[in-house]
Amino acid sequence: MKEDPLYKSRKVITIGVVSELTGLSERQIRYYEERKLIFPERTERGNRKYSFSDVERLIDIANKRDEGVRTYEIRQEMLKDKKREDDAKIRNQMLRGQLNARFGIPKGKN
Amino acid sequence: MKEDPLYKSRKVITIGVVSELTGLSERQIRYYEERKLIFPERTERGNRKYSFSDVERLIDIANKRDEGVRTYEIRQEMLKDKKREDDAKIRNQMLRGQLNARFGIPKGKN
DNA sequence: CGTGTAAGGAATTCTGACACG
DNA sequence: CGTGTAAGGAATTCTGACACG
Repeated sequence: MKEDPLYKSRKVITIGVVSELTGLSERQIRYYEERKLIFPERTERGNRKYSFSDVERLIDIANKRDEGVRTYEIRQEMLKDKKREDDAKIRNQMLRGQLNARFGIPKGKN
Repeated sequence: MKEDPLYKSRKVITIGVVSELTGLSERQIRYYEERKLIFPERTERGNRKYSFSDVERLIDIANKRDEGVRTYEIRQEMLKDKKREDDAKIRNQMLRGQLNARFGIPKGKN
């Protein structure tokens, strides 16, 4: 529930800088967004803003592409990973629920 | 000696976003640079790039200014703090040198 | 499919200066 | 001193499209 620093996930980097950081062309970066591999925010009038996480993800994508992996496949992998995380989260919540119901675990912050 | 992530100190944020983040006008942000309170890097053709640290420093400056502190005074405080840090660093190095000379402390990463 | 490019426009950023107080 | 603003230019970013393979 923290949300103050999170330097890594704040979307503040413009596409030009992301291009410098990743070595990808702006065209490629926009295309990967079109293929739903990356989700930048926008400034008021529409300029894309990325986070450091996005930059790392893009570098990852670039490596996969170099190995010949298609954007569609990269997206599939992403979704698979996402599902794993979500499932783990749910299992965790169920466990908490069980423990809480039986032993009354106090409101610990994790 | 680490230098990989350092999300907080990487200079990647353009002045427009910094303005949004801090609530300061671009004019003010540039002026504080002129007064040597802040030191952005530049892109190849000259656009300013700031770090999250810079953003925090600017918010600090804005608070001081609200209290009526002059830019010159803010700079003095900064230099004083800097000196303290540098002195501490030197004392630390001397201590290491002493210990190392007498007891041969191995190459610890700290 | 993945990426380059030219196109045209709108917003960004830069510097140096004048203004006011 | 600290900040606003108009000025003019150069670089940025955006979208939709055509191209190639």
